[in-house]
Amino acid sequence: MTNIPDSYDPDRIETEWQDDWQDSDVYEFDPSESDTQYVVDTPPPYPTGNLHLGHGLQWSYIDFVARFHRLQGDAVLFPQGWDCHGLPTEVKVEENHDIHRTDVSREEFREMCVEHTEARISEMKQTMTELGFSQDWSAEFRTMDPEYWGQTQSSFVEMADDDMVYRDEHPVNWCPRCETAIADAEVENVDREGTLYYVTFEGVGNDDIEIATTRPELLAACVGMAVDPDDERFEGRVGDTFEVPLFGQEVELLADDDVDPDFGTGAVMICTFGDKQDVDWWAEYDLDLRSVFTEDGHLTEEAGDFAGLSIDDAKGEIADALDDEGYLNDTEPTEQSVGACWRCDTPIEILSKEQWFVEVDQDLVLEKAEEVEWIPEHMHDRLVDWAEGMEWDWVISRQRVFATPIPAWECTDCGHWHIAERAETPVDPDEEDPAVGACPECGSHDWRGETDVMDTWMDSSITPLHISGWPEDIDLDEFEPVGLRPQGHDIIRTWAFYTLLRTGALTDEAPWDDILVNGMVFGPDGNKMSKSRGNVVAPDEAIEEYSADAVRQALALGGQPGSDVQFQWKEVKSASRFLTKLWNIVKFSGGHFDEDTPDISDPAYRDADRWLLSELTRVADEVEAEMEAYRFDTALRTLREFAWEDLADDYVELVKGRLYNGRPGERAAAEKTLYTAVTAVVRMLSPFSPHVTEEIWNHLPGTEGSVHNAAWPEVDMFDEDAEVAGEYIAETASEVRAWKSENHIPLNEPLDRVELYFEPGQEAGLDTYDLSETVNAPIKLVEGRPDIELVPVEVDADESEIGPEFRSDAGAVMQAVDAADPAEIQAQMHSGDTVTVDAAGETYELDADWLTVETEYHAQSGEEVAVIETSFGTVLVYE
RNA sequence: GGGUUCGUGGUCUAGUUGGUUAUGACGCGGCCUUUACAAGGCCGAGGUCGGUGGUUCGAAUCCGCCCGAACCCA
Repeated sequence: MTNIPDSYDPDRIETEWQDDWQDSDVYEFDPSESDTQYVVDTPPPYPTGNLHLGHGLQWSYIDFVARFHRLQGDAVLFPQGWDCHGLPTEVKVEENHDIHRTDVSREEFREMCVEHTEARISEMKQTMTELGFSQDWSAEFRTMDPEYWGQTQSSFVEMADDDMVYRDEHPVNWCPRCETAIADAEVENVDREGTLYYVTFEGVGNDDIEIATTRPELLAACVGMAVDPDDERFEGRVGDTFEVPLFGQEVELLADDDVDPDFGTGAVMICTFGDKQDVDWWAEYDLDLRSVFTEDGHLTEEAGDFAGLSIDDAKGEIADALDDEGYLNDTEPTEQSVGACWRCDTPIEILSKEQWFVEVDQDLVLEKAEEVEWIPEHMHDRLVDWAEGMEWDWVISRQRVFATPIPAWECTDCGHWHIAERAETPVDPDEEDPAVGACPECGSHDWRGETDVMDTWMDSSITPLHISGWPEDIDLDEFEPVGLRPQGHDIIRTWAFYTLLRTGALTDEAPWDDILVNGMVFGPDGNKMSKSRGNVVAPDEAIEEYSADAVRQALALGGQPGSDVQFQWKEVKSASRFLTKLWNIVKFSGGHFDEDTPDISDPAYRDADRWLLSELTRVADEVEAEMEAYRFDTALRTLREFAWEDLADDYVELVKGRLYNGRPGERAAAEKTLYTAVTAVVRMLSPFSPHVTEEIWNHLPGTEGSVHNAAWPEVDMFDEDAEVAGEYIAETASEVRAWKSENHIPLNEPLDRVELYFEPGQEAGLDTYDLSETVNAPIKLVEGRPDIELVPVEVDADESEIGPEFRSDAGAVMQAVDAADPAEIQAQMHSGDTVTVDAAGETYELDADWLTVETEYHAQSGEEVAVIETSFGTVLVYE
């Protein structure tokens, strides 16, 4: 007997075990415990304080994998990091303290950010705990800690040593609100309604020209204009000179294939810079540089009378001025796509600035991406598309505060830039002078520390190195790919791309063996969760309503990894029901276990036992393969079906008689079988529902320690004959049960007898003991056909045999079989191995095995017998 | 505009080397207390597998086109 509580109480179980795990080392990574290691490159989330269901899905996948690998005997490292740096925190801190970041010292501001971040991290950790995730918290890391950002600096130094990091002036994407450079990956294109202005440029010694532009505020930056070389409207005009209205500079007309002749008038102005196309033309035709925007989004002195206006205001004022002066011919609304800062949605500008860059080696990234197994495979294409489309190097400097300082100093005497030595890191060059002392170029000691900081992706793109123990435990050339990177598909172009780039550049290895890309979680209405839609479901809400164990199952079943998952309450509910069922299975089984059950050896198994154990063997193999292929949905579905249908509905019902009334040997066989099945199911389910399985495990005899440190079940009892026999027994029991139910006969009502009729040679000495107990009737096995009138009504032909055999005649043969007299076919089948049919004058000979005759019972008067057709034959039930 | 993924009963979903009656869950209707479980059991209704054309003896499955959705990119 076990002392399992009567009812399943997830609230109690989940909190108790969460507390227990916190105080124990069940999830601690100990490489000495196993020859094989499995390391997860957990993505460090941004500490917003809100762990939503999208995280819930991604971390559930990780947790399934981590727990599965522990069961497989691997030493598993499931670390948890936090990607702390970045603008959103700076903005929040400014809001909360009602300050601007320049109101306090950089050091003070950083401290405010750290304090804020720590609070947000503990909020998210709380939800992670409630969802039952199995991180090894001793391996936690935070990118804002000096130990971590020191590593970011080290990686920067390494790459600078290899000339993969450089400082240069180059046009960069600039967010005027955040007042910082941003990378291509941080620019999003948003569609919006704009205005197209038709403006005349007066010719200088030649005719005027009309151009169309959406950005009159850039007129002051106009350094050229361009038309399509094949555009007949401008034939002979290339080389003409025009005066820019209002601003007076003279520009020349160029011809370039990239001009779209269908846009506007076919003539466009080239400005420094309206977009990337302008940058290309500017470089290609060696045009002037006229910078008309300031870093905070206003017009410079170059804009003359309009200097100081915001970009938005300038657009209107300049358009009005053009109109007043007679240059503006027309305006019309137009759809346009505008690059915007992905953090604040402000339209970006392109400014030419001195920045730090990381060289983008497309070939290297593509090569490393090729070495990684992408799940699902097509996500690889996204990375390839992005990598192949990269035009600019990665600008990594940001004009912000809360981030990893760029470890470099400029000599104020000679302008030499000195980069820190690895040994100096972590270092804040704003606070300290370089270890080198005198400037190697001019001997000066007058350094200016770099105040620019790094893109946060510089921090998060070295997580595989960090968790592998670089730089303390391993050198870069000792790095080997870690097992898994879980990743949302929305950040393939950033996180995955940068990590491939950096790990490839630093170690010449791919960062991971596998990358598992997860989809998004939508609200119950099928739309993206959003506050404005009111369809947000928070993890704790779902846990409170049902349980974490149920929520995790619902997420697993939402779809195969990679596809988006619609959160559905009904899935959580059905998972919760399954867990109750599991609880009851264990409660029933446990009533038949004692401390000796695990040690029962070589019991007298009957067909039903051998059948269940064979099914279990198959299920364990299948689930293992599915888990290895990251098919959590299939794995869980397989387990649920086995537990509910095979184990509970069929097996338990079959052996109740033996368990309650059987002789000791027969009882022991059922007990041992139940024990084997229950302990196996609990272990295989533990990755999905860790709390309830842990609770059950600890109530079962013969178990030691946590289920999460147990081993994957090793059952090797595959038995083909038993599978067949078991199917016969289980199907008959279930059919008789259904028949009783339909006829309002109590299930335990005794019957006169039940007869099973088999095709000749199929009976195979079926073991009827359990079946007899279950249906409460003597069982008779008969070879042959029942002595009642069974009328052949239809003949089914196996299309997969007929098709390949008769090819183009197959259709005619199938029709002939359908049209033939079933009784006649049956007669042929009984008299020989072949059947002959006629179709359209042709005679065809079919193998009798290809045909199945469907029969129906036709009632004869006076017989008190029910007939049940089964997959193997006919069952007669005598009341 | 380009690319990727997808479209299966009311809802969500399984099903890719083409093969007999298309899977399951939730919901819905009906029946039943059988010593683990009414948070259970049994039965039932409900699908022209987005549309269309093709390949094939045979298509949810392969191919073309169209419609619709989501995501990524320009």
